[in-house]
Amino acid sequence: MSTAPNHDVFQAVADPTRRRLLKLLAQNDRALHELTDHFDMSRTAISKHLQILSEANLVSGRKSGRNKIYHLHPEPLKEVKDWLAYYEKFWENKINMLKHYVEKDDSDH
Amino acid sequence: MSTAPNHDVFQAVADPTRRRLLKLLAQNDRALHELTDHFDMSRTAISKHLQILSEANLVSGRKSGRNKIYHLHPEPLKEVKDWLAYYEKFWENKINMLKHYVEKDDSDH
DNA sequence: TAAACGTGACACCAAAAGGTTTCGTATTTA
DNA sequence: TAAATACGAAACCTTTTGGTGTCACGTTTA
Repeated sequence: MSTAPNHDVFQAVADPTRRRLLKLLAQNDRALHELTDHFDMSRTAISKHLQILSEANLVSGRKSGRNKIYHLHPEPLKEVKDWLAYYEKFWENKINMLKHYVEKDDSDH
Repeated sequence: MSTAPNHDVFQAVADPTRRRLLKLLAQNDRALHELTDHFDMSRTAISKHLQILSEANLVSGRKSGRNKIYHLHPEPLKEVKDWLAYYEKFWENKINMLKHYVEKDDSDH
């Protein structure tokens, strides 16, 4: 069974609150209540967001006493990066074409 | 006013149907009904997805006779790439550490 | 000109998303 | 031991999302 990935990484990352959570966890592991302090939102709401991130395997949580400490696992983001790579060439071509055009334009004046 | 970006690029890209649309448009411009042929979904649904992509400035549509031809604009994806760059170092570190570990493990046997 | 085609604009709908509050329970702390 | 803390789970609510079908209208085509 494992952690049924009900949510994929694209959807997990689509929400701004969840992106802020990832950024906080990139700095260091934090307990749920610490994370909650950074938002104008209930603990339950933050917990649900972490649940979604967890289903995308972007975070994990371990219990420590009465706290639950969350930890970042950025690896699944590689899927997004790989997906982007396909489109990168398109906008790079456009940038190159623009650069070429500007250079030509400069030399014409 | 311009095209009020009601949807950001992260959300636009979160839906698998919309990602498929982007991929089709990466190959060449296509009319709405051509795009629709690739999906098991109504034309109206596809049109709405294109609307969302359009609000994220990822596609544009021009009218040609009775057709509406859609075109890809991949530039906004750069925002996603920039966002990813921040996390890239994390998983690269992990990959390097793993590689190092494996190499050590190999030499130990 | 009549019929077929491609689209936009609506109205509508079910399910999912993103929140809330409440309550129970384990763990610390005073 | 009593109170405070941190959390999970459940019930609930509103808005958004992702889809449908229908109708009217301009554009082609026969």
